[in-house]
Amino acid sequence: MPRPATPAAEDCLKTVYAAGEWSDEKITLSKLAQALGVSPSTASEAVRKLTDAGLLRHERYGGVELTEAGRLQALGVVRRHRLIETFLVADLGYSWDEVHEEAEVLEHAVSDRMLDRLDRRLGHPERDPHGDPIPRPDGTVPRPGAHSLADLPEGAAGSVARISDADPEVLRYFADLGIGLDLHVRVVKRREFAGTTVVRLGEGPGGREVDLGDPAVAAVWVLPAAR
Amino acid sequence: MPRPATPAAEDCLKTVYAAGEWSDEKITLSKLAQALGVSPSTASEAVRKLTDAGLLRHERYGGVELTEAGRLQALGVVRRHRLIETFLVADLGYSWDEVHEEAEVLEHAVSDRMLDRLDRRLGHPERDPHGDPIPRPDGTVPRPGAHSLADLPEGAAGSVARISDADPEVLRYFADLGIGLDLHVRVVKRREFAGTTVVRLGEGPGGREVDLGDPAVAAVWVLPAAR
DNA sequence: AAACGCTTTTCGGTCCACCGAAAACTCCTC
DNA sequence: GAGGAGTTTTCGGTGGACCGAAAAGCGTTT
Ligand SMILES: [Fe+2]
Ligand SMILES: [Fe+2]
Ligand SMILES: [Fe+2]
Ligand SMILES: [Fe+2]
Repeated sequence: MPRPATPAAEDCLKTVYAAGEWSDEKITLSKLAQALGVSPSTASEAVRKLTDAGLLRHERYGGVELTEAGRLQALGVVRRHRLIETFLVADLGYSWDEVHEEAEVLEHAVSDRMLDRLDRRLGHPERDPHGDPIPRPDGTVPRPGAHSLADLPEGAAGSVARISDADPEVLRYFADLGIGLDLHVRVVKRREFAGTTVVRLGEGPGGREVDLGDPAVAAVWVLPAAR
Repeated sequence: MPRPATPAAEDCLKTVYAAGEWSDEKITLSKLAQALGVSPSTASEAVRKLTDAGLLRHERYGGVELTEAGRLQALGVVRRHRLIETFLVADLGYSWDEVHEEAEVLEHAVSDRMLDRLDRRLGHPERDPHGDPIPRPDGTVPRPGAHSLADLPEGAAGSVARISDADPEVLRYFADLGIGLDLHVRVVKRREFAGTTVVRLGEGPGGREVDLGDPAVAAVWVLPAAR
């Protein structure tokens, strides 16, 4: 995975990648700008440059996509980000709501050598503290077939495979509730009108039921139980 | 220790600090520029800005010095640099010639929180892998009374307290020779004319003698043996 | 005191990341 | 098919970090 020039470019590629990771639509300029925290004009300029560099594909007034070269570079950034998050939790005692911000900065600063050392020391992990898959150096990505809890029908059950790290507050909330990776969950009842879902946590008699709001439900991804 | 704005500014302050660390003369613009790897005009501009910000003292055509505020910020950068170097060697298995470059980048990226965790995990070390003192969070600096081997008279002995990390090649050379921190050394014979010094390594019968060139001798700092 | 070499400063200019305002465009509605 | 809302692009402008050329200043030598 070659290194692009600048942190801003890396963030741009990473964001485009992230947009296509769990669904696959091209991201719009305005969403890109918003995700990057810059004005639309700035995002437009950045996209133009990366398109010229052959890392993005983009037709005027259309959505933005990674080229194959761009995808490789994005994977590099994502790999760095997620390995760093894993390291911070596993070795430095960070909690999972603290790591994202730190990784956001460090992903632009660690060398290949350091990344190798981290990877080895962590035992070549396949997912980060939030369950996001860590791209391998060869550009492949471990892909658990997870679905958002929001898309599961009533009665469906599985184990938590991923929790979106977008909002640290949500992560702290889940930690309080005892919701973490690999926890067994079941959709008990949907209350569409109220915007909440009753979810059973844990298997057997030790389980509890909680009432989760839509945003929380959408943040949880589940690997359906084999049946 | 407050954080200055930009990596370039941090590097500038750090370099001015480094210049005054083992001797105490104000650094000149040209040396500063050279150390930073930028043109004199760039260095001049940077110094002007930091002077305006109250971090440097500088009279036109004169040397450059840290103000008290500047010293605090410089100490912050140096603390980060050296703690990171220590971590890389102690925890990630780097050799001492590999760490400087990496730390050069990471020092601008780690947060206070991460620095705290590293510090705690390393047991609040007082010196880095090259023997350089690690400034404490309160702005004090552990100060071993070391002298350059180049300044010691024939017959003088002591333990290696510091080895300049300026040149990785020199570090690898020393590693090959078995020269490391706390090794007992004695100045056996100076050959000024030849630019070399005979140094005895180790105490007692297990000791060996080596012939070191002036640059190598100048890179070694010794804590004179109590006598 | 004039001249020389070196250092420092100033000056104009580049590139990058950013912004807001205004123009261009798309798409949906009436 | 004309408007209008929202999105995208273009345009002019800022500030930071850099550079090389040229001017200014300093210290020393003649
Ligand atoms: Fe993250
Ligand atoms: Fe994550
Ligand atoms: Fe260093
Ligand atoms: Fe060091």
